[in-house]
Amino acid sequence: MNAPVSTPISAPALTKNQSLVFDVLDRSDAPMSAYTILDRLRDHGFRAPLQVYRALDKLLEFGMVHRLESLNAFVACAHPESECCGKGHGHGHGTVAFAICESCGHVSEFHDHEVDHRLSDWAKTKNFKPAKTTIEIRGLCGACAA
Amino acid sequence: MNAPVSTPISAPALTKNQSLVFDVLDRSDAPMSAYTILDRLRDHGFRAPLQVYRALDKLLEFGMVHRLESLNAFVACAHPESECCGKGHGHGHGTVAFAICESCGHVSEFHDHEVDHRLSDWAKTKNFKPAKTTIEIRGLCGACAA
DNA sequence: ATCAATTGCGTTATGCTATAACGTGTGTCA
DNA sequence: TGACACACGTTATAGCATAACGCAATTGAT
Repeated sequence: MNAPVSTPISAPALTKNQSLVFDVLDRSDAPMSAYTILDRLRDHGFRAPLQVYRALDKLLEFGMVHRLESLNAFVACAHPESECCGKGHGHGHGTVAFAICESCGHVSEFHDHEVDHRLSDWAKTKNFKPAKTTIEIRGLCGACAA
Repeated sequence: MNAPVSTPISAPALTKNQSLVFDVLDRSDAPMSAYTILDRLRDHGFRAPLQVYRALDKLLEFGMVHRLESLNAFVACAHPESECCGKGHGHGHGTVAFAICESCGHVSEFHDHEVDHRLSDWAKTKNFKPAKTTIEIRGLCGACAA
């Protein structure tokens, strides 16, 4: 009884743990650490960090969740659900960037082809093969800077 | 006897601990975690993580060291020593990007004005005030990909 | 000179983030 | 039906980072 169960909307059918973790992230308006997620899910039977990390690994693989490296935290992908970050198949077609407000915690996800292009140009000339690119801007959002 | 001592070449005179930490990083050809630095410096009297973290905080502030967020590790700034990343005064004039080889650990530091420009344009239109920007490309360097 | 403020330092303890290693149950399919 | 893959649960441990205390030295204003 541990196999993936079809879910109403999401792309690859998620297992119970995966849905629980995703829902918590999706409902949050700020990034969450694995341990915070764990605490939110104690009532649903979660007892250990690995339960969270294993679900997160899959969700990251599916492109449904992003990891914010500068925060050691996770957010649900902001793109509605179409052509996000290279869902099922492989490499994806673009790198996502994040603007993280250090005051309210809000995160904006965006994409810029030109930035992508410049970075992969650099890689080409250096013969570097990119696997994953991280772009994170920390600062103050419009509301908090005012 | 804990005050900064003039050092041969570096910019703001470093204290003993700061020089020790910087030298270890500068001699390394791969990023090092704070705890690895600590181990390298046991023979020089280092006993606790805080001794390393406090030195790193200052070196980061001076712009002599960078933190790699996706690795939880640190590298000496690659720019020779002139007009690096906004040394003493303040904001610096540019964001530095890193290409990190996941095979050999080598890190290339570079800078791209156009990328900078695109990102700060985005920030302007969103009224976001950037404080610090992280750009890290993980993959395989030319030598390792061959 | 001297006192207050600042900064660096050392130590102990603690907290947060992440993974290793083990075993169980279940669905797939040759 | 037996090998395999995968999700899961649990315990233990590894790795990264900071809080809170107190002392020593330097600076600089009075």
